[in-house]
Amino acid sequence: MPMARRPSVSSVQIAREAGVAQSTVSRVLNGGSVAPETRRRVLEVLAKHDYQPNLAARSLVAARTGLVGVVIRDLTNPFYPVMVRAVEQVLHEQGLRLLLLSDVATAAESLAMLRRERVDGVVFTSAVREDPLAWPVSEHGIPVVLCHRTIEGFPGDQVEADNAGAARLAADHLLDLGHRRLGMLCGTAQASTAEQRAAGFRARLAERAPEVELVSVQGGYDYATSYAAVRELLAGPHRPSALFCHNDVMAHAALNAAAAEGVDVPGELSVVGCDDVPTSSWERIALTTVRQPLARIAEVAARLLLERLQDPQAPLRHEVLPVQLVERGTTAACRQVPGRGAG
Amino acid sequence: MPMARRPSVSSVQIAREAGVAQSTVSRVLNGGSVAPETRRRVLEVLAKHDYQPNLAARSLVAARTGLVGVVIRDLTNPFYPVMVRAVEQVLHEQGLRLLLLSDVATAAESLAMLRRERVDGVVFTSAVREDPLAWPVSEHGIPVVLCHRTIEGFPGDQVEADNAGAARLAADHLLDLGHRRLGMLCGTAQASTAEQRAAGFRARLAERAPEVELVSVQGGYDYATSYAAVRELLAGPHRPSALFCHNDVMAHAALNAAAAEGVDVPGELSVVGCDDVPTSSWERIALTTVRQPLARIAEVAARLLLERLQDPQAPLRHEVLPVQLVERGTTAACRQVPGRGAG
DNA sequence: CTGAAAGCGCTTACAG
DNA sequence: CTGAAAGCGCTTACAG
Repeated sequence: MPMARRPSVSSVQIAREAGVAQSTVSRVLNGGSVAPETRRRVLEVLAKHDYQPNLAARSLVAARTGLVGVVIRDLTNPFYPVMVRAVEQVLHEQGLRLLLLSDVATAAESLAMLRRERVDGVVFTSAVREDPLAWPVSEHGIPVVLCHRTIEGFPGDQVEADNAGAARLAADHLLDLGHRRLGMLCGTAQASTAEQRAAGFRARLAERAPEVELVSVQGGYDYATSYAAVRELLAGPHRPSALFCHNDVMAHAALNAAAAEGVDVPGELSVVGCDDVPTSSWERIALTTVRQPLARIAEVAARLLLERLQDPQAPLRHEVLPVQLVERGTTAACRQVPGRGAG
Repeated sequence: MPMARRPSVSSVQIAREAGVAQSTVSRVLNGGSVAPETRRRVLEVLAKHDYQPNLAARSLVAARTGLVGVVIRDLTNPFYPVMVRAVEQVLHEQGLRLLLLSDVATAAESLAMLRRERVDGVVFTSAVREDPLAWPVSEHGIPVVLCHRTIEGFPGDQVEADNAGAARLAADHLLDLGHRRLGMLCGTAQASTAEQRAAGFRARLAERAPEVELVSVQGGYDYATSYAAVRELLAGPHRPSALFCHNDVMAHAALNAAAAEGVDVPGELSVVGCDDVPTSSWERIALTTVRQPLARIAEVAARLLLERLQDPQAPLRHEVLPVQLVERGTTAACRQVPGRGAG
């Protein structure tokens, strides 16, 4: 038999036991001015009962709830834990709480929940251009920070990595290795990361090697989709000698698809990812990738939100964080004669 | 400039606009008896304002908050998302909300938070025998469900996989392949899963092949610890021909450690895991493992909690779910002559 | 079926 | 420095 529910003590009971008014208890709790002796007595009773204030009551009367919504759509992407931890850490230091919104609920349901909870603000990690949740949330006057993926003209603070720069690094790396038949595995169409990485990659190719062939396939930032797409690509007539993937999850899918098709990496195919999630450094994976400062991006996002709550009228901020190429085992010099035409 | 905060409408405003008492609004919201015409009128005003009740106010007056704590210590283990999703799904269907507790906070801080939030119940996924959080939470009269890891004699409902059975399947598989020098990479000492898997493995060996050598090393359910331990084991004088790992994360670490040491898997070393997380089926990993019904375990846990909230006095339940061996590429017949003595 | 009232546990002016 | 009081937005008996 489980234990019987034990009722919580309220500040009224604390006050009675300490022989003071309830408002005095509230004052010692929230740092109002209280005589040392009174404070001591109240603290004693507080400690005796291990008093914990009822957050619902506090939220009801205060203007704020101390709750911050964090929207993470794809829980299966391994950079998710990295981001959540970083955000959680910052919020936790400030005594704020985190309400996690995943894709279990629809956008409408999530909006309703954020409003019912009266969250003080929301951090989005996976917004798309016409985001069905970010826009309505903002229109309801709830402060929004876009983290990792951004939206031009959005009325909220934003942080992201230098995605175009990341794509340029990837392009340079593959070009330097002599690859001239390239493939690009693209992320979700409306995601800024995918758009910037695609544009950056294309721009760099046009700049350095306008003659290269580039075949783009859609992977939707999703393992299963990417896996199928890459198998098809590798089995088809336009097999590239190198593949730039818009994130690591898709790169992992590509690696596994190559294994399934009997295509040797990096012997017959070079693969570059983007993110550098923990899995990518595994010996069995050893993915060459462009590292984003994932934890840092999330941390900055949390801080931007905190500052926004302090000063709602401050001008909008937009931070862009640097990236860096991490060479590992999935890329190598092109073995075929450089030039046009598929093998 | 972000949008200005838009104040929420309250049920009092709705009542005024609909020309009824506030309690009537409350009744149409919560399904009390209301005349059809009155109801229609109220619903109209509700819809017009897209009214969302203030959950803090509701929690304050109702006996329950609708909040369920979910404790997940190791966010980096990839079965975490699988479990969270399953729990979230069930809670969401019932209109309950999830408060995620990770390891960012200490046990004391987590306890305080659960109490301040007045959660209706808590699901633990990573309890240990003398758990610093599960016991205090239960002693405070908050219903607890132990999910995945269990504690004998704990006053709460429990769900787990057949861990001893899992270990027996692993032992049989390795024994059938002719392995006689075995290694076991163990999980956290106080975790039921590690204890049961260790005991089950040992029992099965004693039963079928009392002559086998078994060397146990501690991996603490942690990638980094396991990686270092396995490298040391493989480089040392007692290298086993097969390794049973208490979970997949440790098995992945073992695979990568083997790669780092130049030990061929499965040629020189067979590896069996336990869990079957998504990563394990990747071609690059192809881990032979014992599958636990991860989502099912979490789902049952959520349901047990819901039933407990319905009937706090019902007798405690303890569910054990079946497991299954999944043979992939990391195990093979032992190439060395079976017998004693290291190579 | 419906309204007036009490009360959940707090914070915040407002007096003294 | 401290107490009495109002009020946050709801639900729940209690009358009619």
